[in-house]
Amino acid sequence: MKINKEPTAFQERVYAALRRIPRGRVITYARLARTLACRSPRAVGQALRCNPFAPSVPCHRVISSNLTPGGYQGKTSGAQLRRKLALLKAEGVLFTGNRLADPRQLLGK
DNA sequence: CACCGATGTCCAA
DNA sequence: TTGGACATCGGTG
Repeated sequence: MKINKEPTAFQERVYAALRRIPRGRVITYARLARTLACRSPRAVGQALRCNPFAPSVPCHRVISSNLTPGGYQGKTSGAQLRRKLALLKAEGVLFTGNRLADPRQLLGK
């Protein structure tokens, strides 16, 4: 695992979609997967997991459809996840406990 | 070819 | 409402 040599076509697609996300806005794995014409949010998460361009790629702007932060750097919780919340917070996206404070900031609406 | 992985959705208790 | 299992797509071994 952990191959950050050259991103595949699919990963490029995921990174491109993330780049089109404006600051102060977030998207869910399912929504992003849908944008990629995919039905598996896991495939999208896997691409972000490798994220050879982190943090150049705003992978921290991707959250779970259930309004949960999801994960960061391959971890669903811990200091890494905390950093993700801090990045979103710096963009104006606040999290209440373990849930998104304002789901209205979600893209795809 | 087989198993794992930042999820999602459905069913059962 | 909470917990568990299955489904789906791609990547890596």
